[in-house]
Amino acid sequence: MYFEGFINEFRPVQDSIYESLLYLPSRCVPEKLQSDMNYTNKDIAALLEEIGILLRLDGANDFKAIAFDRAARTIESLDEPVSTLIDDRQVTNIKGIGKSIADDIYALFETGEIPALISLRKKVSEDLVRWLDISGMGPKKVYKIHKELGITTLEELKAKCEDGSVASLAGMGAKSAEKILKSIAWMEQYAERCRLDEAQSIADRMLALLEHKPGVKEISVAGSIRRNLETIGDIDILVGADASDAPALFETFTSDPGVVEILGQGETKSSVRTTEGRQVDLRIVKPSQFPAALMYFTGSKEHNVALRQRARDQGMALNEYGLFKLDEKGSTDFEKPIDYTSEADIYKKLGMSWVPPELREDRGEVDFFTKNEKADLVELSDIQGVLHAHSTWSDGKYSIQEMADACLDRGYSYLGLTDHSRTAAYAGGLDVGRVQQQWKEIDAINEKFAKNGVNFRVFKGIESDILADGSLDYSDDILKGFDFIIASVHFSLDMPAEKMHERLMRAVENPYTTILGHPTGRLLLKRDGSKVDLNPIIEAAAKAGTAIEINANPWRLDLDWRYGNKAKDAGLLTAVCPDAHSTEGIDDMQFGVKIARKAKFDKARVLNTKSVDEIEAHFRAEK
DNA sequence: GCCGTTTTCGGCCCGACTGTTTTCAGTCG
Repeated sequence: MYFEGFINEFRPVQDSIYESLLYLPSRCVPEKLQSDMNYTNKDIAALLEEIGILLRLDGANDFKAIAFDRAARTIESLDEPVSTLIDDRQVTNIKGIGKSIADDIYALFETGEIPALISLRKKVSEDLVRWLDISGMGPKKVYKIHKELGITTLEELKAKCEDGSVASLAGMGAKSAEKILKSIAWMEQYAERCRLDEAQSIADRMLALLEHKPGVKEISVAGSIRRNLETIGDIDILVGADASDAPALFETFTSDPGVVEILGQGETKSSVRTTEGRQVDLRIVKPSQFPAALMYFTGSKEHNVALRQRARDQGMALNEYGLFKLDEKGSTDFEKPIDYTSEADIYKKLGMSWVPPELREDRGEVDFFTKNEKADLVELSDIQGVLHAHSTWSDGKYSIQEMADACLDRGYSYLGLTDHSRTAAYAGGLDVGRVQQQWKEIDAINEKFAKNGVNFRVFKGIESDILADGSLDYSDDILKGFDFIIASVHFSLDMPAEKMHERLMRAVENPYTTILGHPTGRLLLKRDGSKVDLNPIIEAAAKAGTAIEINANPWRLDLDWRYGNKAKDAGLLTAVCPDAHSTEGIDDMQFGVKIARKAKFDKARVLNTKSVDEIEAHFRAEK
C-alpha cells in the first residue's frame, strides 16, 4: 500500500499531515511533494476545512468556523497556486483571508504544520468527527454529549443512548436517543453518498411516481443531481402544487413501496428513506413560487450565499419564495415579492443572466454570468462518435462489429476502438501480432460499411498502458500504425506524486498520445486516484495538443470537473469517453457529458463532437 | 476570523422542521 512507503519516506516532516488522513478519511489527503514544503491549494483547503470542523466541535464561535470554511473554499477554487504568494507575503490579498489565516498558511509552508491545527487535534478527539455523520447530530449536540457524558467513541455513544443517559440530558429526550441509534445503524449499513447514476435512477422513479398525479403543475429534481455532481447525498424533488393538493401528494410519496421509513413530514416538506438506503426529500411549493424554490433547492449552498449577498448589496432580499425589495431600514413585506416567472427572471433582476445548474458552485460563475449572456456548454446531442471502447479482443463483452452496430443504432458516426495494450495481461491486452490481426478485421468491417453505403467508420485505436517510466506500451513503428492512442495508467497508481507527475508529463508530451485516459484512476466512493496535482499536466497537455479524457463511466468521471477553470484557461481539449466494455456501456456517455458541462467545456473543446472527416483530420494532424 | 466609501465594531443568509420545550435551540439544506 502506498501510504506505508509514503510514511517511511517522509516521516520526519510528514506526521502532522498524515494524521489528517486518519481524521478525515473521506477527504483529500494533503501530501508534501518535496522536501522544500510545497502544498497544493487542495492540501491547504483540506487543512483549513479541518480547522473549521474542529473549531465547531470545540464549541468555538460559529462565525469563526465559517471563516475557515470560506477560506478553504476560496483557496480550493483559485486557479493559481497559493504557493506562489508565500515569498512575497501576498496571501492576504485573497478575499476572505486575513492576517490570522494567512499566518497559518505561512507557518504551514515554513514549518510543515499549523500550530492552531496541532492544538485543536490534541483537544478534539478524531472519534468525535465521525459523530457529525450521524443524521440530526450537529457540532452543538456532539459537544454537549461529549462534555456532559465524558464519552468520545461511537460505541460509547451507542451504549449511552441505550441506557438512557443521552435522553436524560437537558434539551434531549427519548426520541433524540432513538434517532441517534437508528442513524448509526443506517450509517453502518449504507455509505453516506452514492454515485450520480444510482441517485438518478431513484430520482427518475420518484418523478414518474408523482408527475401525473392530480395537482402537480410543475416538478423537477433539484439539489446536487440537478447540478450534475458526481456523488450524491440526498435526493431532492420539488413540486409546484396548490396547498390543498399537497397532503394527497405527500401520501402518495410516503406510501410508495420503495420507501422503508419516513424521516420527517411537515406541511411543505417530507423526507423518506428508500430501500436503497438513500434519503429523498420532497418539497411542495405554490406554483407561483416554483422558480424561486427550484433555484434555492438546486443550490449549491455556496452559490446561494453568493446570490443572497448580491441581493443584499442591491437592496433586496432573496429566499426560496422570491426576491424582495428592502426599505431603508432593511425590512420588507415578504407577502409581496418582486414579480418573476422563471429562474432566468430572478437572475436578470440580480443583474446577471441565467446560470446553468451544473455551474452553480461559486467557482466564478456569478462573475461570468454578470459579464456574459451564456456559456455554450457541450450537449449530449453534439457528440458524434464514441472514442474509448473495448471488444472481445481484450476485456469487452462484444465483438467489434457488435460494438460498431450499437454505436450506429445510437446515432453515432464512428467508433474509436481501444482495446488494452500488451502490458494489461489481466485484461487480455494485445501483443503486436494480435494488434496487426485486429487491424485487418477493422479494415474488413470498414470496407463492408462502405460497400453497403453506411456512413460509419471504425478507427484503429489502443488504450496503451503508461508504463512506470511514462513510456507507451509498443515501439514507435507499431504506435504509428494506430489512428489514435489513448494513454492510461493501470498499475502503480500509488507511486509518489512526484514520480506520477513525471510519468504523466512524459505520456502527454509523447507525440503518439492523442488522449490521456482517466487521469487519476479513481473509482468514486471506493478508491482514491493517484495523488498528483493535475494542473501542470493540464497545461502541458494543452500545449502539446493532447486531450485529457473525461471518462464517462459513472464510477470514474475522471477528469474531475473541479479542474474546469484551469482547463478552460489553458485551452485544454477533452474527449467524453464511455470506456465501454459492452454495448450498454456506450450509454454512459450521458454522465460524461454532464461532467464535461460542469467542467465548462464547450463543443469546440470536445474532440468527439467532430464529424468523421474532422476527427480523422485531427488524428492525422496529431501524428 | 473577516470585512468595511454610511462601519475599525458589530455584523456575518435564511426558513422549515424537530424535539424539546411552554418560546426556542439545533440541524439541515
